[in-house]
Amino acid sequence: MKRDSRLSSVLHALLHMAEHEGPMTSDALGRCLGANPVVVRRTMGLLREAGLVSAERGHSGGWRISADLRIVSLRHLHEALGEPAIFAIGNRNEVPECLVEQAVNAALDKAFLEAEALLMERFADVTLADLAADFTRRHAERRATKD
Amino acid sequence: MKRDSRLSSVLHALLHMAEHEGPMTSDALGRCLGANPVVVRRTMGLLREAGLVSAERGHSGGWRISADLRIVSLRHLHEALGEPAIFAIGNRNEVPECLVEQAVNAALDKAFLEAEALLMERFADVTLADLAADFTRRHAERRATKD
DNA sequence: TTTCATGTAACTACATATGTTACGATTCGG
DNA sequence: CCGAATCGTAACATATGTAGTTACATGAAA
Ligand code: FES
Ligand code: FES
Repeated sequence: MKRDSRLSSVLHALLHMAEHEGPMTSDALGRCLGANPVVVRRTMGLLREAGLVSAERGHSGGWRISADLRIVSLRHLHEALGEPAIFAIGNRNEVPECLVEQAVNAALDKAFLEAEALLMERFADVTLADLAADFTRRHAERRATKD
Repeated sequence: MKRDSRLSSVLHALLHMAEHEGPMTSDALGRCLGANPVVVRRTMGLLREAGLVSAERGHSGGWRISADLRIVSLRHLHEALGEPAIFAIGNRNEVPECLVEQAVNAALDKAFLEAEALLMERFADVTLADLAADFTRRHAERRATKD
């Protein structure tokens, strides 16, 4: 099954934008991510609808972050992307007649809901500012290693 | 993304087998689950390789449970199925050069690993015997409601 | 007015799960 | 022993969802 990598993509894009002066074009972001510029527009468009970024058309246009990096969490981004399905595993039949299958579904659903709740908690805990700081730390580490 | 429903399927099948005298054929299980008998064989074959069920060919053959219901947990079944990918969301690039992407991946991986660990813990806690008991409870409840 | 950029629709390419067909191998009942 | 029942497995078909691509309209700046 092909995994949805949009959360990873927009995070990468947003952090590059945060480090960058002025707007970045879909083309530049696409080259950065190794993705198609139309796909970038498609995905960033969802963030725009959520008010997290803004786009300007025409000469020297592109994408800009329009939210506070300290506020925007992974959870906000996940929601902006439409809360895509998290799990690649699911029940065969969501509304079974059979009591056996109902018992199975109840057990699986319980476990998956708990895992999802934990994941959302962790997502809410991590902001773009946190990731930017982590990047800065890694950058300093690399320079220290090289010297 | 199309979700993998094999865990749900084998649980349903195993519980029906547990309630059933003698072996059950792939055909019978397929009718029960609403699945193709070849798919049943394909999936149950993985459980056979893990020693959880046995198959007999020929007249009055079929599938039998060959393990203790109190021992076999959801986790055992997940492992028997080859530990398929749990998440439908992933990193765009698993081995990135870019430090920004490394920081992003690290944060996402941490959250997903924690969620996966919790899920595996819950899976390990639920045995086939537990599910069979839950089925019995639901069965009694339905009869009580009908009376 | 030309060029650069987003916005969007429509189609293609690809991956993966499941379904289907076909046939061989094995076991049992008569 | 023969034939029906059943698993084992390969090969192919179908369905679904993500990402890529092409095409063109819209808008803004030089
Ligand atoms: S891809 Fe992150 S550096 Fe351009
Ligand atoms: S499908 Fe569970 S009762 Fe047959």
